[in-house]
Amino acid sequence: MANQLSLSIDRSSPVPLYHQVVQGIEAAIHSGILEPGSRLDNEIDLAAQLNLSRPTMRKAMDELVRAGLLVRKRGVGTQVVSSQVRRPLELSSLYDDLSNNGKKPTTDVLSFSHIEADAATLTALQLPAGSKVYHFTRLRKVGGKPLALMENWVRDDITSMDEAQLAKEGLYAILRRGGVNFRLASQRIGAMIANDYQAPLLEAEVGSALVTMERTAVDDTGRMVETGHHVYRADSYSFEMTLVQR
Amino acid sequence: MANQLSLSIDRSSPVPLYHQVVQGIEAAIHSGILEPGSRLDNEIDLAAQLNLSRPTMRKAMDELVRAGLLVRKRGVGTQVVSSQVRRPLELSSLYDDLSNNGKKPTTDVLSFSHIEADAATLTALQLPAGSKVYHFTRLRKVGGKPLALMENWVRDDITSMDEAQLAKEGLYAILRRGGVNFRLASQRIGAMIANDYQAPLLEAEVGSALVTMERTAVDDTGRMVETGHHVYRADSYSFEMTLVQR
DNA sequence: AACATCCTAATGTCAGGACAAACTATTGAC
DNA sequence: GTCAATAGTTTGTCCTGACATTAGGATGTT
Repeated sequence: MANQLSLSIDRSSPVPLYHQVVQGIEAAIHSGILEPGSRLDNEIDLAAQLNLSRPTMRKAMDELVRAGLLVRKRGVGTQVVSSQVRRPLELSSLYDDLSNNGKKPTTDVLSFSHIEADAATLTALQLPAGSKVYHFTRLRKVGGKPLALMENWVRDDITSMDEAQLAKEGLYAILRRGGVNFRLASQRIGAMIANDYQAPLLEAEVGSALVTMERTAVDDTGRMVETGHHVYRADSYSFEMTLVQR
Repeated sequence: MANQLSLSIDRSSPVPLYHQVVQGIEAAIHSGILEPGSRLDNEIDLAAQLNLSRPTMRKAMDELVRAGLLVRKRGVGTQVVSSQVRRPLELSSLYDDLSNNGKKPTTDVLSFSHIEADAATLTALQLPAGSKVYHFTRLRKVGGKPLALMENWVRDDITSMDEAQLAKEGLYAILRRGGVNFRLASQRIGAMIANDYQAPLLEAEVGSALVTMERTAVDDTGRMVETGHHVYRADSYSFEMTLVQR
C-alpha cells in the first residue's frame, strides 16, 4: 500500500529480471525510499506494477528475505526490516573486502615456495600423495598498519603464480583470472594469543588477542582449491554476518 | 545417470514436497548412497521419477545448492559436493548447539534484573526512552567445565522470565515458547584477552584468548528482541560455517 | 462487553510449458 | 592432425494458472 517504488526494468538487459528487482529494492532500502518497518505492496500487485509474473517477483523477494532485508509473513504481507542489520558474510577475500570499502591494502610476501604437500595439506585439499602445492605467507597492511598474517596452500594444477603477482593483487583475483569459479568455502573462526613470531610482524605485543580464521575453498567442479590459516589483530578486525532463519 | 536414489514422496504429508526431496537427498548424501563427486540425473528426469514438476524439483535443489551440498553447472549437470564441508551457521543458540551434539550444558545465572534500559541498549533494541528490559549474565558449563560467559538484554513486552527459568533452559527456548518467531540475527565475532572479571569465572588465566560474539536478534515482526555480548574460551569453542557463492 | 465464527487478504505450494544460454562432444574442413 | 563449426544436453529464466494455508479483522451471537 502506498509504496510505488518506481523501479525500471530493462527487458533487453542480459541481467535477469528478478535480479534487477533485487537491485532496485536494495537500492530503495539503502537510499531510504523504503523505510524500515514499512510494508510493501503484495506480491501480485508488485508483479503487475512491473509487468512481471508473480514467480519472478517472488524469486526476487526470496533473495531479499534471505539477505535479511525483508521479512514476510503469510496472510499479512512483507515488511522492510530495520536497516541496522548488516550484509551477510560473503565468499570474498580480505583484499576484496578492504578494496570495496575504499581502503588500499598492501601485501608483503614473506615467503613463497612450490613444494610437495605435507600430510595435513593433502587431506585438506584432498590431493593424491606426492602432489605439489604453492605455499606462501603474506602480511597484509592497511594504511601502513599491519592487519593480517596469512598462510596459504594452493593446488598447482589450476594456474601458476609467483611472488610478484601475490604482492600486487589478492589471491582470489589471481585464481579467478586463472579460471576458478568459487562456489563455497568452509571456515572456522576462533581466537588465540599472539606468539613470538606473529607479534612483531603485526606490530602487536606478545600476548595480545588475535582472531584466527581457517578456510578451505571449493570451486564449481568440486575441487578443493585453496586452504589457509589467517590471523588478524583483534583490535582492527572482526567478522560481521547476518543469519537468516530458514 | 545411474543414480536412482529411490526417495518416497508422501503427497498427503503436511510437509511440502520440495522439502521432502531436500530431506531425502540430504539423507542419501550423509548415508553415502550419493557419493561426493557423483553426478545426479538431470532435473527433468529426476522430477519425472518422483512424479513432481520441474519447478518443485528445482526448488529442492536450490536449497541444497545454497546449503552447499550440491553444485550445479549449466550444460553439464549437478554434482554432489565433497561431504567434508560443514553445516552453515544457523540461527540457533549455544544451548541448542550443545544439546544437539549430545552434550548436557548447565547454566549458572550470575545476575538477573528488570531495569530501565541504558542508552546503548535502547539503540541496539530500538526501544523508546524509558523502556524496561531484562538484563542478566549467565555462565554456561559443559561437563562441569566453564565454556561461555554471556550477558544479555531482552525487551520485556514479549514474555516474562525469571532466574529459575534461565537456569533450566536456553534463552531462545524461553522466547520461542513466549511466541517469538526468530527470523534473523546480526552478529559480530572477534577476539579479546580474558580480564580479571572473566578469567576466574571461566577458570582460565588472565590474559588467555577469548572468542567474543555480539548478537542482536530480530523476530518476524521486525522487532529487535534480544541483544547480547558473549565470550567463549578459545580453547573450547570456535565458529564453523559454510559460505556459498550466490 | 466478551466470545466464537466467518470472511478476506496475503503468502506458500505446485503444475506445466516455453525459450535462452552455456558447456560438451562430435563432426567436418583444411 | 589441428582447428572451427555444429548439434545435443542441461541448467537458467520466465510465464500463466490454480489451490492451500495462515493471520487478522469483521461480524454476529450470547
